[in-house]
Amino acid sequence: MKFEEAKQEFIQSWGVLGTQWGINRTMAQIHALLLIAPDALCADDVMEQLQISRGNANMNLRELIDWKLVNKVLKPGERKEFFQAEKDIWKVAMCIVQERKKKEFDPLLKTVTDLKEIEDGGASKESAEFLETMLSIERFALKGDKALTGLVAASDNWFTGTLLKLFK
Amino acid sequence: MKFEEAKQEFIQSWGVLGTQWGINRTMAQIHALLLIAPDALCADDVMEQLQISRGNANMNLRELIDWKLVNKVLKPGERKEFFQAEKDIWKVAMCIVQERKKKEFDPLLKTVTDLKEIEDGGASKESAEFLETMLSIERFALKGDKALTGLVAASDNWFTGTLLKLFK
DNA sequence: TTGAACTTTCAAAATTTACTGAAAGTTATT
DNA sequence: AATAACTTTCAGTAAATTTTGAAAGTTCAA
Repeated sequence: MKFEEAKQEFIQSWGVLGTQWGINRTMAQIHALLLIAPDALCADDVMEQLQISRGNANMNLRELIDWKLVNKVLKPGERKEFFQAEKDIWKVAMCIVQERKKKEFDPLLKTVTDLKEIEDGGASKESAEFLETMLSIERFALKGDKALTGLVAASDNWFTGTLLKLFK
Repeated sequence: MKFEEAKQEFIQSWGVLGTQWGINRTMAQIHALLLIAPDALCADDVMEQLQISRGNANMNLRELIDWKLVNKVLKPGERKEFFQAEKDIWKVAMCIVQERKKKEFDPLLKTVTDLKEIEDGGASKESAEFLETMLSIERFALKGDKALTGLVAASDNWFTGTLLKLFK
């Protein structure tokens, strides 16, 4: 297999993985492109390599920056912006975990907690089962919350070499 | 808040969570409906409560059964099928983890492993960086694979009360 | 073997989501 | 202040996904 083929296949696969997880295909493809780029790329590089419009490239690059998966790099003497991906896959995973927890998991936990406050507090068979479900989701979510928070904290500490702080 | 409102909001929220994770909104809503149902529901119940067509209900119920999140129940004396969700949230989570690992994570690992076999084995700066990326994704994925497999095995053993088997 | 009760399939329609490209906005340079 | 280099926005369009509903398929009882 030639390098170019492999590159295209990786970008393709990363894009498919993205869509399967509710992430815009193009955003995932740009991420793939930057992950394997030895040097930071500019918007035109991304547009050309993925054959996408300026607007599309710009929007998805911003989104990747929001997720902290990509950094803006300014080269001395150059007007335009360059983009560089976080290359450490473990850090990438932690970014994604944190982001999704914040955007999707936390709101769900809040909703479920609120939904326990129904007027008829389990008087009917239906509302009793409902409360039961809300409670078990809440219990599970709280454990998950702690586990993820702990995981992210442990990783951060591992990276900064300050694992000891955890035991203070 | 009235029970009916809370019920609708839960179904709604579970549906949104689904779409955010690349799962069909209706499939997630049916799942929500069954999670809070005290008794198994039939296709017509689902159609009526969610205001969806028979085809849609049928397809998404099959999909939920594929995922092992829902079981078909046959009531004596009744021709039609009833559907019942797995209620234990931990089991639900493990089902989803297993399913997604199998459908999305494993294929990616295979792809990435294959993509290391490029003709020019890192001769250019570009292909060297590419190989580096493939390797680090592979290393990460293998660890993730082990962690998830272990997690699922531990859960299964916890449920069947045979935790000891792990140490044989 | 007929028909009633129910399930499955799938082409076409509806809906949702993503993309384009041109215009407006910004920033730096002369 | 005018221009050049670049980025952002967003209305309109295109593409992908989801849904419908009617026809075909299945199963069982009489």
